[in-house]
Order: sequence, then C-alpha cells, then structure tokens
Amino acid sequence: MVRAPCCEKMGLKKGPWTPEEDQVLVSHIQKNGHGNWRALPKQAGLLRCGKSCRLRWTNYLRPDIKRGNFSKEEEDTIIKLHETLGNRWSAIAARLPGRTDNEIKNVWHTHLKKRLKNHQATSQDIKKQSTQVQRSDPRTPVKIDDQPDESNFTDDHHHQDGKVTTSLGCAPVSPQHSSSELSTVTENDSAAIKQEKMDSPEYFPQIDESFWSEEFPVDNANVQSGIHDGLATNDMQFQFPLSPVAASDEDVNAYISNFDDGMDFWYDLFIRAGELPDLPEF
DNA sequence: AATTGATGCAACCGCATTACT
DNA sequence: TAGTAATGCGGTTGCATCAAT
Repeated sequence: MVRAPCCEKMGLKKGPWTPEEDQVLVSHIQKNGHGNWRALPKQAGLLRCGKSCRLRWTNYLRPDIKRGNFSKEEEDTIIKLHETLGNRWSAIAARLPGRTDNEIKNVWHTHLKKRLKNHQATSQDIKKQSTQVQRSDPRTPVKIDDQPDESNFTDDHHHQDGKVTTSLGCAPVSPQHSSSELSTVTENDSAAIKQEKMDSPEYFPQIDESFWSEEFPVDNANVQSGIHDGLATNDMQFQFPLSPVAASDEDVNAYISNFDDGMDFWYDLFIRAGELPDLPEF
C-alpha cells in the first residue's frame, strides 16, 4: 500500500487544535456528517489531514463523550476488562460508554497500572511476611502486632472501620486473599468463551446517531448550548443532537441524580438504545 | 522566585485491517 | 484476485501543568 504523504509535506497543520478549528469541524460534521474523513478537511476548509480530523472528533468533539474523571466503578471495570482483553483499548472502550480508547489507554498507563503494581507489591509483601511467620522456628514467639508495614501502603489504600481497603475495591488484603485473585479471569477456562461472547455485537449494542437525536428527558432539553467541557467556550452555540452529554452539566447532573448510581444511568442508555445488554459476570 | 522533575493528556506515527475497484 | 484507498488501532511522543526543592 502506498502511504499518504505526511501532513507537513502537504502543508497541513499539526499539533493542538484551536477552538476555531474545533468549531469548524463540529459544524461541518453536524451539517454533512463524516462519510469520508479524507475529503472532510478540504470540504470543511480545514488545514488538517483527515486522520487528524477523525482523531479530534472521536477523541474529543464527539457529543457522546463523557468527560471528567473516571469513577471508581469505571476504573475497576477497566482493570477487569484488561485482564480479559489485554491492551485492546478499543474493545475496552466499547464496554465503557462515553469513554474513548485513547482516554482509557491514558488512564491505564498513568493511574491503573501503577495502582495494580502497588497493590500486587503490597500483597506480595504480606504473603512473604506470612510465609516467614509460618516457616520460622516454632519456638520463636510471634509478635501479636505483627502487621504489614504501614509505609507499604500508598494513597490507594484506606482504612475503614478498622479494615484496610484499596481503591481497587478489592477485599482487604490477607495471605489468604492475595492479589492473585485479580487474575482469576485469565486463569479461568471460560475466559476465552466469555471474551468471544463479549466481542460479539449482541453483547453491547452499538448506539447509532439516531439514538442521540431522540428527545432526552431533561429540563431545558430543547436548547443545548455549548459543549460539555470540551470546547470550553459558551460563546459557541453548537446545536448537537440532543444527548445527555451535549446537555449542560446541570442538566446532565439532574438527569443522573434520578438514578441510584452511575451504572443505572448507563443501563438506562442501553435500554433506550432498544437492546438490553447481557451484563458481564465479573 | 526560580529551577527541576514528575505527571497527565492530547495528538501523532505507523502498521494492520477492511473496503472498494 | 490483486492493487489501492480509507479507516482503525495501539504505541509513543511532546507539551503544559503542577509539586517539590
């Protein structure tokens, strides 16, 4: 295959997008869609390559993108899915509505990998200490306060009601409950079958554009201005198809607050999409 | 206040895959 | 069926920001 000339050689712009470029791209896609990314920048009057436009849209400007920090539930889900799927970020992203593969990849490398490492190190320390106690001379008295070194715990570990918990949501670490529990999915014989099932389109239905254009039950839903934390300017009056994300923060929060928790919110989205997913059994 | 190192994240690069002719 | 174009995807980079010194 003949590689397309790079953007610079074509006199195209690279680097961070300006709000003006964002506005041009968004308004063009709203009017014309994005059938052909390669032709899009020329049609829209952008000095960008199609690839750059696609990336900007899919990772940042898309109205159905959920911005902001990852919830603990989302992080736990990523960790579990990563055990099953590995570095298949797009597959993981497909199971986290509103999150992009790029975002998930970043979160994994910046937060979750570190957290897992700390968690495993802590578990190994405890296991080691436990083994040492078991193997030590039975005549050696065991200290009653023989607890893991507090300094081994990072910010990811918290004390609650006298128990030690981690941000991973795992049970308190003990010699009997080591970090190996985190990898049970890959060790399970059914993992491959489960993965195949999860990869099928039936498992998590695709939400098409028409879904977002449905009226959403939020106050003031008929007028959506600005973009959710993305373009950071209220001067722009983008008229996205109605979606929970394109709505203002207040509207979204008001809508989400109707649910007991965030998962119910996303579950409702699937219901609205017309198909009820078979939720993963973790 | 200035410097330095760490961190987070948007964007890019290049290979793989899919679609089209 | 082969060649080409378009798109998808994962790895990597570069820069802005923040915290520590």
